[in-house]
Amino acid sequence: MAKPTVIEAKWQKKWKAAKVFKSKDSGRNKYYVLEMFPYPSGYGLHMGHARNYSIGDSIARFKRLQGFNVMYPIGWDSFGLPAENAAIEKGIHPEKNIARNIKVMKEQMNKLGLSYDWDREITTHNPEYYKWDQWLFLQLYKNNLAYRTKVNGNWCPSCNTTIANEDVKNGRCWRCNSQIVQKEIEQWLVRTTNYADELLSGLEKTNWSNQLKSLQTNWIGKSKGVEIHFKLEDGEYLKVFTTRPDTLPGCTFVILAPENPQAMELVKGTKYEKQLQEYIRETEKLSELDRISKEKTGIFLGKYVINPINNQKIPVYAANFVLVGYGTGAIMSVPAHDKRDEEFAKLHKLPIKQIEIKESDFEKITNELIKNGLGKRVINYKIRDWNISRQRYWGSPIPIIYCAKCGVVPVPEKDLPVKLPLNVNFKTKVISPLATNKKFLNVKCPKCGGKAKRETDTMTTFIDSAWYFLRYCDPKNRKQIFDKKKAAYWMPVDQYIGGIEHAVGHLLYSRFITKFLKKKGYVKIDEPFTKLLNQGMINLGGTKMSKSKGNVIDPTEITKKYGADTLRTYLLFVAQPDTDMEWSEKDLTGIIKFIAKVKTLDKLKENKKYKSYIDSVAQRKIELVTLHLENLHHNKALIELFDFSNKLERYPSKYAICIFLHLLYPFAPHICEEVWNKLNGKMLAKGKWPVKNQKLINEKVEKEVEAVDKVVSDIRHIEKIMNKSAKKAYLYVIPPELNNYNVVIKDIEKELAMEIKVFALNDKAKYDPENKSGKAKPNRPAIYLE
RNA sequence: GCGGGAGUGGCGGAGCGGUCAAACGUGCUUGGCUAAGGACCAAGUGGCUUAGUGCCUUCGAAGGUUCGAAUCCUUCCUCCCGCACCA
Repeated sequence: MAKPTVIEAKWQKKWKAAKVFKSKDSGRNKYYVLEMFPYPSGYGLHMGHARNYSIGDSIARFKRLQGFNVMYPIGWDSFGLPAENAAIEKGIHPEKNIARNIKVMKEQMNKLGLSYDWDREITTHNPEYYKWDQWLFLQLYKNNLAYRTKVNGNWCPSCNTTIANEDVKNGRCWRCNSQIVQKEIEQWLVRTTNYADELLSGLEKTNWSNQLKSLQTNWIGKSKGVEIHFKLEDGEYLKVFTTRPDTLPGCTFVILAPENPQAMELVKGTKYEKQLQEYIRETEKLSELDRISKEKTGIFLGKYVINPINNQKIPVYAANFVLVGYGTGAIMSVPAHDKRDEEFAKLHKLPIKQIEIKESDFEKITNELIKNGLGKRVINYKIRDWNISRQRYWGSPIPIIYCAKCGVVPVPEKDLPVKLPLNVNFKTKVISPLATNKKFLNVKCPKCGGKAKRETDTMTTFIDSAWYFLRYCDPKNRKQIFDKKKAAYWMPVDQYIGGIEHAVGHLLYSRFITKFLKKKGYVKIDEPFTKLLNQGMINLGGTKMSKSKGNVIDPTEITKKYGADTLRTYLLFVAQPDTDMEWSEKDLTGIIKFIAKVKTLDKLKENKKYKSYIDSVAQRKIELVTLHLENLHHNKALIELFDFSNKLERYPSKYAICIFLHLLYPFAPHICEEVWNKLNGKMLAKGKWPVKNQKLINEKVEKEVEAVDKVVSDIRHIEKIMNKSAKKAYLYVIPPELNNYNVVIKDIEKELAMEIKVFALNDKAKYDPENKSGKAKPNRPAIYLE
């Protein structure tokens, strides 16, 4: 008997030769299914990849059989820190390391039987690809959506670069978990904030989960409120943002962020100036994390403002818990109503004024402030512009040149790509590595021809992944980022699959870029991913399977031992794709047995008598498996297929076996092909997804057969309890079911070799009143044996 | 604090108003039989029982709606995840 690896390799070869996974850029019923492309930074695929791709491949195969023109591409997110770090660790150039990893991963993918269209493969560190990163950057720049400015960047001391706000989790770097420090530095930013409202409202058009939508909604952080102007003694105003203008009567002091420039202005030339300078120095020493955990400190600034609602004179403070970057960097404090304000008031012995708030106060006070010119309605967002500059080597160079005469000069589009030089000292930690290559660094100004220097920062890898799904539509285009027609045909991605960890990073950037490209007329859609599945994690021994924890199981090993079909089916059966799963050898056993059974299906002989029964069951399975697959409930589809397989074994029919193989094909394609091919020499990959045939549904026969099964099993049970074999059985059935039993009685008699008599339950004549078993359930008769 | 999600046998997990709680898979028990890719087949696996299919209990807890609730509503408890001095 051929080993699974042999059979699987055979079919992988045949599929390749038959070109069954190629997609055309035209035709009716397109379907675009995509998994988040991998970083080839590590060596080989891990189990999470295998799960992710098993989901995607099953959908691709399912949709192909349904007659869709399916695009199922794959590529490599090959730029970025992990690749660079891995290369440094191994002491080889990232390019070499990446090439080796890609080779390994590709082979593993093929062995899993993933039905990618390899003609569309993309690799982001290829100049043919990153040229268009740079082009995209220039378009953003031209449209004033990319700008350079001095920022207080999130500096990761271990990664040796700034990172985006989206990459900071709990004050730590999402990749290496180091504490982030603030560093003042000139950076290139992208104005994601310009699209805040669209990014928010666009969510409604998607089919995403509530969880994911809420993650992005929180991140964008829209809040409606009022900017209130508090009059200073010198006639100037202090502006604060609040979402609760209705609490204004309870406001007893105002606080500025210490770094707010207005604070310094207020104390200039007074005895408080030194104190503030001292205080700023102190707070700056603390990391963001410490600043949150430490108690609320603050100082009086020696000034007072007027509360516009009651003309009370109230003091102005600077305090560490007020953020300079949000709202106006200043707040009105209502200690009676806000926990933080209360804490601060108690610490600094400030008055707490109790107030009563009516529902109508919000509008009343807001309108009054506006009328008196002391306020305006304002909408604030938490989202910040996207910092795309990285002081690292392995990324797409930012196509900008700095000229002493002309200033910031964008590289002309005709000069793209700005190639990433291979010869640099990428291990330097002092300057951006690109600055170590003088040939790259020193350049003529495209405008005046004078001496100039290139930008030496590279772009974040999230730029590459913010539009790669568009490049798949036209991966080899050398003249444009992609052909508009092709993109119009394929986009949006119908089903996207990937981890939830990209909720506020990659998924947000992709939406932003898509919206920008729509405005510029390159795409017709404004949401790139219609449906999105966030696959769950794989745990082993209760914790996440991960290299760093040393509890990994290698998918390739499992594939070698039991076959790709077994692994794929297992991964899809154990849990619903969007929930976490626990790796268990025991459950794997069940799948091994199941696949072994499937392999022998061609040897089953048709049982003519039960053909109408099993063919009817097949119709129900078609309906259920299709439904579950559409809903991405792969586990439920497999449950139905297991049940189908059990029934098929008892009552085989060629037709039902055919249906079964088609339905199982998206999960275990190789074994299904093998059996199908033995039965009729055809290729399942070219087959058609079965459609329910109502005519073959025979409810009566189904009920009869199931009734026989139950009666036979019940009688056997009773015999066992009695420890004897009976000769006669009396069945008491409730009247509506009577007919079913009468029809099948001969079968039961034959099976059990005993005489069976059936009565309606109300047939008192034969009913033994001493007998306790007088009650029959609707689908199960009361039984009396002799 | 805000937001999202989940609580069902030894375990993973179905069921999401009635026909049916525990499908399907594991695990375990018993009896056959001898291996298709970590064998296969049959029966059992909440409790009680005078072991003739009868009775009782149970879907995190308590209430409620209903003729009828694991399923709908309310409150509470527990757990997981995300965001967070965002004013």
